[in-house]
Amino acid sequence: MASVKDSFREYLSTHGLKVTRQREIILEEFLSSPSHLSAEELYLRLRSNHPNIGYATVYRTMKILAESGIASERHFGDRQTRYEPNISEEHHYHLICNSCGKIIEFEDAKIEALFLQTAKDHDFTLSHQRLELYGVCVDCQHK
Amino acid sequence: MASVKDSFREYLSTHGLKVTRQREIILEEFLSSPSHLSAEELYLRLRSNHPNIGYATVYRTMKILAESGIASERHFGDRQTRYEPNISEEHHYHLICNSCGKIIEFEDAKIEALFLQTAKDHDFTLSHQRLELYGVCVDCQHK
DNA sequence: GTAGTTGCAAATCATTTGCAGTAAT
DNA sequence: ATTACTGCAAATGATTTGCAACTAC
Repeated sequence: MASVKDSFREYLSTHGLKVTRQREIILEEFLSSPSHLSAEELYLRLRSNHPNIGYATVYRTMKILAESGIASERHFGDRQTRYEPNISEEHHYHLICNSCGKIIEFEDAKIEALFLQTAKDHDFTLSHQRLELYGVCVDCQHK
Repeated sequence: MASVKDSFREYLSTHGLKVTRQREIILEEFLSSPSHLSAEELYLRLRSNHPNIGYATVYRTMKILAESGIASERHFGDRQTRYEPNISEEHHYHLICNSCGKIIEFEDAKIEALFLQTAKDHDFTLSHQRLELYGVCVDCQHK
């Protein structure tokens, strides 16, 4: 039962990279934060408890997390790259407001069943899926 | 039977924007180019025949095309925003093989109905959607 | 000890914006 | 006439990089 932290350490070791305090702290903060944070947002969160961790280190670490498969890079409306932990990626979908950029996560068993059926119809074994529904949220409809 | 050009003109008119030579040229080039071009690539393509069209105009026009629903912004590995024409009639989805990269396009009325229902449940007006199912195709399963 | 890492500041690159002149309504 | 648009150059903002000091191995 390897934890995410363990697999990160292993990824680092097997790739000739070093397990540093900063990398462990950043991973921990990433895992305990809401999903879809940008590197900047993560940096700001870290700053209160770890004012010594630099901007660039957060960027560099997030890149490693994406390469290692622990996180996925995502792009929504805005210009920033956002990160999402991969464990949760399998069964949740996104509803995104074109206007204010709000992101709502949802799950739906019926949708998922149809995806499985579709994959079967095409003789695919399904590994993961990405669904984004774009539109305008209630709040923005009234502006 | 409104053409894409017509609907662009209409979008411009109904939004207090002007139908200019540059906008028409950019749309035409966009439609007759391979998909997934970035604004810069489009600008470079235009430069040979229209050296007078500026960089910023291409960016501004692509933004309007995205807002009008004629194009979608996409992000792949690199840092650039790429544009894809929206085939508005049918919503097509993608089944992608993790191993050989094969892409199968499909449509599914039941899936689409569920998307509409989901949007309604969250008080969203749906504009467009993106679905990618990843897995391994039959051919690759036997390797 | 050696090789990778950090934090800072400066650099880069895509994209946006201010502005004065120009074109569409 | 009025208001939006264009092209240029300069500005912005996210991300990357060079470098000297540092830390994991």
